[in-house]
Amino acid sequence: MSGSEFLKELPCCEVSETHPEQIAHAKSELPDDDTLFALADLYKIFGDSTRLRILYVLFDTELCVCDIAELLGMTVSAISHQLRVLKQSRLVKYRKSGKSVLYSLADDHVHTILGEGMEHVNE
Amino acid sequence: MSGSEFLKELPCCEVSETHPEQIAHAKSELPDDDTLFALADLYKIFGDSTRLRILYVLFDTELCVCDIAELLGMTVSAISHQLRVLKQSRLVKYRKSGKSVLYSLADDHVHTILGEGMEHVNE
DNA sequence: ATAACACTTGAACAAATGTTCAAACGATGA
DNA sequence: TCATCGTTTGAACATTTGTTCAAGTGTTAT
Repeated sequence: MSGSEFLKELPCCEVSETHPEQIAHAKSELPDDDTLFALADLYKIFGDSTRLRILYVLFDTELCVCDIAELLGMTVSAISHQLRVLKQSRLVKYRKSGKSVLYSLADDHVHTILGEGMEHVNE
Repeated sequence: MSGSEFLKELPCCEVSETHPEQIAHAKSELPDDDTLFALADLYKIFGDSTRLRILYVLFDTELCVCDIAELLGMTVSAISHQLRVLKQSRLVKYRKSGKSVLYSLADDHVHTILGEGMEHVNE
């Protein structure tokens, strides 16, 4: 509480309840910037309901672009734009079959992440 | 492959590799809209590197607003705005202590979600 | 009461985002 | 070859988003 000398170089607050060691420790928990941005970018992908719906209809089914568009009641173009984003993040994979392009989930990680979030929402 | 009659009312593609049952199944995997939007909103929170950094410095430490601002090299105002978002999503909790407001993570769910994402990024 | 401090808030701005539209592509079949 | 189908792409647009700035709140100390 008292303005002791050893607190005089604290970050900003002149009187702090938190100890300097705690602040140093908090800093040590920070991942490096590259990891941080990669992580934010990954979550950004899931942070859009259209992309989330695409991932769910692909949960255990392989579908072509226009099927997804029809299922979600959106234009083929809008879906294609979003599939591009999902493709770039390696969350979906695709294979060509005749005139169509069939999309599916890239790996089990996607299932896991979707499940985790769902738990938090349903509490 | 052939344009059999039972395929004539397919969503959009005239010839589809995917069977109608698959499409119906895909539809059944779709959560209801409320859940979907709640889930997207949750991920949206994690989809910003500033909020992510705040969550990480709070990983197992209780900190006041200006400490966080100093740690992240940002203005107190910017941090306060983001803490408001995190508060509304029930990802952080706070308690008042003297002139300060001490923030900390709301529950273990946050740790779990952050860990999951980290795994995907580091593969 | 007054001043200083920690924090919050609202408006304004720039930057990023999602959808639409129109045009293009590549593969298939006539 | 030509037309068609399924898909992709780029530019334009409206919307959303994060930060800044300035003003405000409420608590503490003099």
